[in-house]
Amino acid sequence: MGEQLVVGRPRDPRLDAAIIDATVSLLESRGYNGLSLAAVAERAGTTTAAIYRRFGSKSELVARAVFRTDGDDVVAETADLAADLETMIRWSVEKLSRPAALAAIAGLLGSPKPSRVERAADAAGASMLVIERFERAKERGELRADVDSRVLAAMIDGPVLHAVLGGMASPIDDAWIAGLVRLVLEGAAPRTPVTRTSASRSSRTHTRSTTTRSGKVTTR
Amino acid sequence: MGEQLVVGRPRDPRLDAAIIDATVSLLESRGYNGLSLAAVAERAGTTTAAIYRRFGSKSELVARAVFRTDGDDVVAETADLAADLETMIRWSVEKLSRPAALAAIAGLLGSPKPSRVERAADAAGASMLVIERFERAKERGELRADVDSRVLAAMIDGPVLHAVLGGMASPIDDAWIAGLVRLVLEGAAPRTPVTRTSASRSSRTHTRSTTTRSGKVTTR
DNA sequence: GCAGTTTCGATACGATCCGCATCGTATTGA
DNA sequence: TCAATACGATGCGGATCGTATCGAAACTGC
Repeated sequence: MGEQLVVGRPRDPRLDAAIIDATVSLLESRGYNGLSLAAVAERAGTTTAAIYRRFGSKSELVARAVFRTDGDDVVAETADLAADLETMIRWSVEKLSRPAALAAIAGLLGSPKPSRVERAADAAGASMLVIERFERAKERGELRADVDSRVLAAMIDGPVLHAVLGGMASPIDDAWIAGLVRLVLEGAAPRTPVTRTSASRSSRTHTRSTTTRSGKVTTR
Repeated sequence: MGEQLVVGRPRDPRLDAAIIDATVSLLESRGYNGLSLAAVAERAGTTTAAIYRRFGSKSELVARAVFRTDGDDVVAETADLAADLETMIRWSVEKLSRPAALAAIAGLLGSPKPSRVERAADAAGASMLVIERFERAKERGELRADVDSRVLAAMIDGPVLHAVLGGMASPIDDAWIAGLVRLVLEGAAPRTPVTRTSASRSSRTHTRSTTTRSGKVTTR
């Protein structure tokens, strides 16, 4: 892709870094809509012309500044599938929790460029990497073979996205991540043949079966 | 709240509706950033002044126009937990799949109003309703009691959000929804506890680039 | 050294948009 | 009648995006 020409004055690498840094910084403090390229240029010690030589538009600048996955994606692959998933989730959370990432997602969603949005979501959640890991786990029999890896990956990235966008109502800590992984791997239904404790059978099975068809609820 | 005064000329209700309709329509076709109040006014057959008499800002207009479904939230509650979840998911997908909803979420995320963001996310995913349903299911023993309902709800809303934001790369149909519910309830691990055949194979870690531990990435 | 090409800083410009302020007119309740 | 408000029309200040221009600087290939 973007192969640079070798003639002419080369671009100042320090400007590249300064523009990126200024973008991220201002994105955190002012949000996407409040981010002006003039401010970015001023903080980076240059002008908007230099920015437009590098990025075609504001949304592209923001996308590249925030979701620069320059190979720091990680596929954890040890013998412990759960631990690997936790590692990848923790990495995604770290990446998405940055305020700049939130602002970027918001801005990219607002611009009529669905392709960019998809790239951002993929980069943010690293769906492909998770899918890869799942496929290998299935090969080894650590996962049921009949589950859709894409649905599975959505179950990893989705909750993270949901929790991050939800304004951290419930904090994402190691316990949250462990619970998520455990749910994904084990499911939420009771273990049928399980021993566990004396809760084996029917302490109260159908005491309160309301069975109403569907309820209307007025929120707020 | 906003009680109208009873003196003076009343506002034209048809303008209210026209402004809302024009906002939703333009939001779908142009996105949040591309939405101009002048265009809304023109399509509604009025001017921006009439809009600003009703809504304090663009974001408020968008929020009220899109999330005006006050009370059509549904809690499906039959004897079939899986079917209920599928119903609620289908409803959330329907709600979120409207381009206007995406654009609105984007705009609200872009403005520095965290309260609005939370409200939007709640309205979109209907987390509270799902949590309620889960709590009742736990009471009846249909779910393990030791799972966190909030994590569980995030596993429902999250993938939906992820799939919708991902630009419909994988279409959300009934099969997708059924697979999601099945995974949540049953988990992904094989039913029979594990052969653990060649577990110790390959405890390496795939990474690209540098150490990734608290990763500062020094690329480029 | 020289030509060609590109980036640099600086500045300016057109188009657009938000939000607000008029102005004269129309419509209500008191 | 009178006060208060909404209405359409119009305009404006401030800010923004994206582009264009200009002379100077920096680099490559010859």
